[in-house]
Amino acid sequence: MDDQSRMLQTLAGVNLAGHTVQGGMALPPPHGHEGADGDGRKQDIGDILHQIMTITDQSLDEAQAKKHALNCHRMKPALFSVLCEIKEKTGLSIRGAQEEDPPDPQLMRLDNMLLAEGVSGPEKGGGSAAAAAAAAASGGSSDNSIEHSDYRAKLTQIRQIYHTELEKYEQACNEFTTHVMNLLREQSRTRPISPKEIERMVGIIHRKFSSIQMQLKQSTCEAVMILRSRFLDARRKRRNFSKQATEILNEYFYSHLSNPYPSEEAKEELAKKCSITVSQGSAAGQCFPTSPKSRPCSSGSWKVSNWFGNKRIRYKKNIGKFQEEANLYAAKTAVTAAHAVAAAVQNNQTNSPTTPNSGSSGSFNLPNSGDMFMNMQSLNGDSYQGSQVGANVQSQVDSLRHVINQTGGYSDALGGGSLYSPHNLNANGGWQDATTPSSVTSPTEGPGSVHSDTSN
DNA sequence: TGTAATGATTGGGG
DNA sequence: CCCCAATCATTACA
Repeated sequence: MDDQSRMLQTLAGVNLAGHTVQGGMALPPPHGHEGADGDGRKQDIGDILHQIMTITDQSLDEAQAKKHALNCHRMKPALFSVLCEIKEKTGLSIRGAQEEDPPDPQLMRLDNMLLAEGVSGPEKGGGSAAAAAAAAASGGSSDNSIEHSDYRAKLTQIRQIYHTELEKYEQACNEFTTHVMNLLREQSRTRPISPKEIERMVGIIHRKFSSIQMQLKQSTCEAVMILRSRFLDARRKRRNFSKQATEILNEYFYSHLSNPYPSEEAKEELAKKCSITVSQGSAAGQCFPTSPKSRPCSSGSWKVSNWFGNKRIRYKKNIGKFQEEANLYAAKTAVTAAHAVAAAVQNNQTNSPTTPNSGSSGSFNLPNSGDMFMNMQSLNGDSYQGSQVGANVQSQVDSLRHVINQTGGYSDALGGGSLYSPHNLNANGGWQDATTPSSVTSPTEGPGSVHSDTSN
């Protein structure tokens, strides 16, 4: 290849620079002569030109013969030098030489992705990163390894196909380049070809082939994505959350019953607490590519959203059914809250006389007293009309005690449906806005919104 | 094996 | 974009 191009360069270079062609047979330029001889030469040139123009219409053998004849024609060197002159004047040989194509961003994307998926990277990786991440997703369940190896096998297959195809393309590209260079070399006998032209031609060929390669890469990427989505689809098989996770979620739900809409941060935190990530416990940080709605990546917060969505709707639909659960979690929260209150009281007594009434302020981790009251209302049917905003520590302690007492014998109180009309739900069936933005959960409330005291 | 529970998806609405 | 409501699909359990 190198030798070839060098050879071509010298060939073309000599042709261009010196007008010295094929054994120094350069003829004087045609325009230098006139008279009787002139007409004959004109005739000659016209003849040659005609032959050149029609050469492509002929059969290969015929053309070869013609070519040979042309090459041996006495006018050929003269024509050649004329062509050289023309070329020099028009600057054709330089044109386009400086075309430097910048790296295609799309190609880079594809390359990166193939690398990330382990298709184009080092052999050993083999997509294990992606597969392992996805595998870790299902928390090491038994069927996991099967899926995992299946995924790996398929990925290896894709990888192999990709590499053989790539090799094929490269080989074809090289072959074609050589072929074109041979052609050019051949042509350089009849017309001046500069090294830059050859370079340019090679560049064009490479660009063409790399665009084909890009298609290959693209389809490989697609294949990987399909495989991946199927793989994830398979592990999207529903798995119930762990008991602990459900507990945490329930605690949050029932303690925020007046406004059970956790903020994005709260969801994230809940997901973290519950070890819920995509695919339940994965650290993969992947999105579901097949998910119709683009879910947030990198955590299972959207699973938390699902859970809350389901919970809200099911709670609303059948509050009675959930009452037991509500009581249970109310009591649970109450206990933890009581601890907090106790601590708060102590804190209050010993530290500062200021009233800690802002729910989420300072060290008073009183989880959503407002919600607690709501719960209590639904517990026993009577209503605590006391100001939720101004609830002081003592009243909370009382209320909590009340709740705890109630939870002992909830079952009788839970019969009638109307009795349990949700105080938190408005006439339209929706959750009414929190009446006390400061005490009731607001989406933007502080870090205390997710109970740090929930058992986990 | 039937059924309830439950996580996920979908389509529509604001 | 988030939520609701309905529904699907899978899992848990009697």
